[in-house]
Amino acid sequence: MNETEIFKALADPTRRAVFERLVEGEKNATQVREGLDVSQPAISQHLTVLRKAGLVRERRIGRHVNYVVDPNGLTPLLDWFDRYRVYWPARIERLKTLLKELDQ
Amino acid sequence: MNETEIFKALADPTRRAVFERLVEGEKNATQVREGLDVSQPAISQHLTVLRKAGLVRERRIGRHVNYVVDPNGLTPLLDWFDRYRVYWPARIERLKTLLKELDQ
DNA sequence: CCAACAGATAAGCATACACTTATTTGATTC
DNA sequence: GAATCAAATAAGTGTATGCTTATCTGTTGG
Repeated sequence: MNETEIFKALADPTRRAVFERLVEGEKNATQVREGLDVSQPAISQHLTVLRKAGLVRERRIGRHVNYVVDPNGLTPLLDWFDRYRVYWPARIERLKTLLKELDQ
Repeated sequence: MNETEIFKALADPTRRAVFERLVEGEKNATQVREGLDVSQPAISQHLTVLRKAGLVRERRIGRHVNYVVDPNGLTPLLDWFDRYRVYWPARIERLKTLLKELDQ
């Protein structure tokens, strides 16, 4: 839940890939594994790290365990970015565009 | 310059503290070190990692080397966040407020 | 020039980490 | 209730990482 934990969780490419696959939508561990060249335990371990960092949640459905992205998981990082937003003025225009889209 | 390098650079608490101190303003290695309980080489090594990740730049002035935050250093991470912005709808309101302030 | 000083590099060490194979757990379904 | 299947855990291994002390490099002021 703290910044360090989240940064660390996202710092590993394989684990970030796992997270990105979950962004596509709810998946069980087997589905997450598809296309990734790592063992089943490795996926399980990565999911545990992501869960402890607050980035994903598990949803138990019978014998299956589905994983979903936690909408608030990235919040601490976004807060951190906000603190240093003075250093990304170039982003402002893009955000304006984004917000215009969202207003429609 | 790639996401993994930047995430890794920011994942270490001490190194992130170094970065945050530079956000306060341009500093040389000795000034960065103040208040942090690590050796001079450790600071030097952290600065190298941050520099290779594109987060800070060095400015040589005679015998002194000053370090400054690179304004574009965080861009790859912000791009990454944008890709998953659907997962932080709660942020939109805050950003709107920010943009209003900036418009004035 | 050379003494002094800032900072980088070298070398070594202990721990963390990502991964593997083997095994266990836990929940259906037949 | 035994077989089956998904996922977790155990145990072990090689590498990466963050740190230290010691040494080197390079610039400047006396």
